[in-house]
Amino acid sequence: MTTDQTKPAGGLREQRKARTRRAIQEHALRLFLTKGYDETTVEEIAAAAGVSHMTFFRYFPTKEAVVENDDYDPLIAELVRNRPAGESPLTALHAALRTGLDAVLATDRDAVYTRTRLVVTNPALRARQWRNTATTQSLLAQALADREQRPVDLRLRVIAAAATAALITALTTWVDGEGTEDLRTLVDQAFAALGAGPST
Amino acid sequence: MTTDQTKPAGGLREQRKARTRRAIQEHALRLFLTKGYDETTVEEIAAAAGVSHMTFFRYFPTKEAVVENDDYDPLIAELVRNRPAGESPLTALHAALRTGLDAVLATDRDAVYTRTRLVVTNPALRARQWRNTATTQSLLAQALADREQRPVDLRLRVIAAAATAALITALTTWVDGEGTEDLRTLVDQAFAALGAGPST
DNA sequence: GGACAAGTGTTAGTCACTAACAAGTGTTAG
DNA sequence: CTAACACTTGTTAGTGACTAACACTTGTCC
Repeated sequence: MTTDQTKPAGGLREQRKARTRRAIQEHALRLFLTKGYDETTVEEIAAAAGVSHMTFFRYFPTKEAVVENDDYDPLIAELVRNRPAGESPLTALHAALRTGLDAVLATDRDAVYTRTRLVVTNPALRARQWRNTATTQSLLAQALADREQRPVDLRLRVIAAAATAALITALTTWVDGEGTEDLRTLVDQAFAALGAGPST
Repeated sequence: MTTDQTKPAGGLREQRKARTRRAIQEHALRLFLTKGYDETTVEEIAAAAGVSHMTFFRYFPTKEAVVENDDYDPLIAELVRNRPAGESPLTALHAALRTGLDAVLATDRDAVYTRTRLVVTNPALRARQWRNTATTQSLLAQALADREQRPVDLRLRVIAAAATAALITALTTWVDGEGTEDLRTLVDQAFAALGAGPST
């Protein structure tokens, strides 16, 4: 499933749609970075991209959505499922996140940093991200459950939530340090703080 | 509690303000529960409380704010600071939360449940709550740091974030079970899942 | 080449939220 | 007791995110 080659092939219409979508997103990010998120109206973004504001909303459900990454969650969930059965849930999540992170940072580091900074510094975007976090946690808990072939329970949900919290804390620290620190090290430290548990 | 006799004494104006504020909040919650949050407009709430929509916003900065609890965070932070120095950060947070929770549940259980259900089931309110969570985490991390007389670092931030995540997971589970389960037990289980750390 | 469907713009509207000003009411000094 | 005042409120007008309805254009497919 997915890899939807069946219907929307390389038709002219599809090409235009993809181009429009990209144009909206690029102009939006450019404007957000120059003028600030709150100071940029959807109307401006639409105008810059050469479309009406209705078209904007046909491509993105909300103004916030234009900043979101998506697609990361399923990737991580798959990585989790493929971790060896011997690993503890937390270690499996850590390893999966590290693997995914390494791949992303290797290619898109600057883009990821810019976007993360936008989200971390803006309250509205932050809230939106947290909102999506609930979905991420469910996916991760389910992946953990699948891996152990048992149903999702409170324990797995808590571990997934804690791991997500650790990741976000690392990301926030990354942005606070203006990107000078190594994100992977920060993530490792964050998970170490979790793994140490109640010890000193 | 707090009977703030110092400044805003029993002036007629203060009484009216307090009454208006309570009226707005009560009508708002009533309408949210009967019609649903999204289906209730600020105008309706204001009308039900016998004020204009401007007055509503003078008492509450946003429509979401009318559901918030506030005041809990500082209380918990204080409880954390008072935990014995020998305890691990996570244990201190757990104990402090349990203490605060016991007090709140003893008096306001039903109100807390109703409000929590509202927040957990509505996306907009959920997002708002998560947004406030960032503040909570900072406060908790600071309280932990104060307790150990050292600066806030990544480790303490992660632990505070994880504890908050555990609490929210417990609250969500509570609502999912329609309040039949004991919240304090759920919180204990959630923290146990954290404390176990990477073990099986 | 023509019918159909998909994508878009225009217009008008709702709702959360804000700014400015005018009017009413509690407070307080004389 | 009353007049100046400070505070609270309502009204009006406006912005910006987001939606619904309809007409128009333009790929697509036979």
